Amino acid sequence: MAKEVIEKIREFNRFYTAVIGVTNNHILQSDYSLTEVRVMYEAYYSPGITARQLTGILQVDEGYLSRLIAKLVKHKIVLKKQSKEDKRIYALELSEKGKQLFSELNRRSSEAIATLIEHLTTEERLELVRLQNGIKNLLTKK
Amino acid sequence: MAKEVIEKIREFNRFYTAVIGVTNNHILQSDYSLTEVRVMYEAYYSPGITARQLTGILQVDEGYLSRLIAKLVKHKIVLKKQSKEDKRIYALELSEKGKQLFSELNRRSSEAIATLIEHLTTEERLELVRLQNGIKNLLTKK
DNA sequence: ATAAATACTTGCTTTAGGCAAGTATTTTGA
DNA sequence: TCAAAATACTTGCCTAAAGCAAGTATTTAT
Repeated sequence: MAKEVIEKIREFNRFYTAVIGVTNNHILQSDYSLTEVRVMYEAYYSPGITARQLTGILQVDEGYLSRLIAKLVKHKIVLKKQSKEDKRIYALELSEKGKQLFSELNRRSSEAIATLIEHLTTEERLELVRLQNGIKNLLTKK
Repeated sequence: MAKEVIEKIREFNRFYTAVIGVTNNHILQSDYSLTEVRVMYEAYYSPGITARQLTGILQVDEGYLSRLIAKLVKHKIVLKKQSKEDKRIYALELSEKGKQLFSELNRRSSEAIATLIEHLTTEERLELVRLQNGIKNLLTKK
């Protein structure tokens, strides 16, 4: 396997780790951890999702997740409804307050990205997206 | 600011966060934390670096870093030499053992990347690197 | 010569997150 | 059909990561 190719990919990964760090900074300034925000994200885009499914997606311990969800429920950010068909299962979704918080976090994240690309022309921004899509296509192909 | 562009960049960031997670997995299987390995990285590529400089680069608390360095010194991975000109300062570098460990971690990281791109042709791999360089150039320009 | 600044250390605390045992419920197989 | 196994979640206990703030030693500036 070509050694320089791997080394260059690793270098890009280091570079992009820093980029992601900057754009994730808004979360560190909220009262919630990255994992908690990821739960909000999933609850927002997949309302009705269960703790079980989340452990698979987020790759975190179910005990930890249970407590984490309990916290979000206590803060009235997440709603937890017991399933009628299977009482072991709880459907999760964002409350109105949760949706507001989530959109505020999104707004701040977008701001961080806007800052990142503020010095680029419209053409360059489109080029950036094009390059990113190319990477995603290569790495998810097959 | 074009909303879809930002949304697409955020989507790519989520995607690439997962990619980096997979390729960083090798570190989680070592006896050292991500931050500890980052210290090794800096000590390897910038021998003589100080704790002070590292707090800036790694963005971690200086107290935490102090203990972390003490651990690496205790494990004989990092060497710490007090500066003669300014006794408050200590120059850090990797010991032979540290270099060996670091190269072992590098080897495993490379393996993870190799797996990531194993189904790509040589052409596609070069294309991937080209795309990544394009992104880096755009985001660091000016 | 002393006050302020700098580099690092140390005590204390919080938070993230894992492991394993426990409870309630549902599914399965003799 | 009903006991055993499986599933979904909870809880107690623990460790590691990391921050904050006060402390020490040294250097720099007034």
